[in-house]
Amino acid sequence: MVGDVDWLSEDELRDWMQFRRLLTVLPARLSRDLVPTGLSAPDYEVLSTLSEREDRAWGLRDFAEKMQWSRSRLSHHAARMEARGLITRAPDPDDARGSIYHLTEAGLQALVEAAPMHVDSVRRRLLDHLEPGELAALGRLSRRIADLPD
Amino acid sequence: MVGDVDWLSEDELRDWMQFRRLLTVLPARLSRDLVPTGLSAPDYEVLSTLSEREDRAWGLRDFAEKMQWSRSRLSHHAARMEARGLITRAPDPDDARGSIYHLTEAGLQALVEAAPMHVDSVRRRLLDHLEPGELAALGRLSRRIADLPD
DNA sequence: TCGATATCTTTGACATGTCAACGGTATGCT
DNA sequence: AGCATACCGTTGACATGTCAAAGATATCGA
Repeated sequence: MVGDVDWLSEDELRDWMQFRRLLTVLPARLSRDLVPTGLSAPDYEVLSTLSEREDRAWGLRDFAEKMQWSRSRLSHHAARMEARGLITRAPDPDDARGSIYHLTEAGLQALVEAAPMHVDSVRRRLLDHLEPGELAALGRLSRRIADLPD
Repeated sequence: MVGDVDWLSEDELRDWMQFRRLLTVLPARLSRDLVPTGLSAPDYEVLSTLSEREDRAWGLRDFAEKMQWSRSRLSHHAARMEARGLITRAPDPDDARGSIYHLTEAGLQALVEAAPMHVDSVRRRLLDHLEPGELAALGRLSRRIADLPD
């Protein structure tokens, strides 16, 4: 009916559909592989981003921007993670409106335990099945598309 | 800290990070482009899949499998869409446990109106920025990865 | 200094998605 | 026929994500 749009060529449609499937299936698999660690994919992202700072602390605004999350989303998720003891939030001494996010020992611990499994998952689900040059091409292509104006 | 995992080479890490960004950014953009039509991305998927059947009807089980959604997810989403008049659900005459999903006129109408905008969005956000061969390569690669066992 | 305005994080209401369990119905075996 | 079992779609509880608005604080200009 409308599925066989003639605004895309048959080839375009096929390739796009396949890519669209990857877009949904791959993240779902990576997320599922993480379940046994007790961390969700968003949890892992938060912990791993926080851990990149030497002091393991970050203000919400920059933190959200770095993660490309909305501040609201990060605040909500952080509230849940704080309740689980993975991170803490403290008032910013330099700006009373601000909030400093901090990785706890437990959070770091959880991340360290989950990381090898996650890396293995990325390999098994993706990297192992790409030719050397394919990954590089995929990286370049991804950057080009992702860097387009919003 | 843990970000600079040495389980991935520097190149692998960079390319994977770029691809991972595409994985989140592209669907978000396509979804946002759809907002003015009054349909969400999942709405669009449901309508477009339903429309592929000549009779525009489908039992939940096959429907969910075709969409690669869980039956629960589809049932929940369908309930919301039914409330908006986009689809209907009726008991299956051949199997009293079953349920037949049907596209309404309003649903078809909404899809027909949204489709050109969506196709344009896919072009602007992705297709227009790929070399001819790149799309084909991306399609093949996607299929290979997505077809891996779950 | 003081009022308008901007910025910060959080919150509430809601849409979306997952998981486990449910009631109802079909199926297969004796 | 009758019972155990499998399957159907739905539901409830909850995690996740979005949007708009809130309350608190900073900043800028008169």
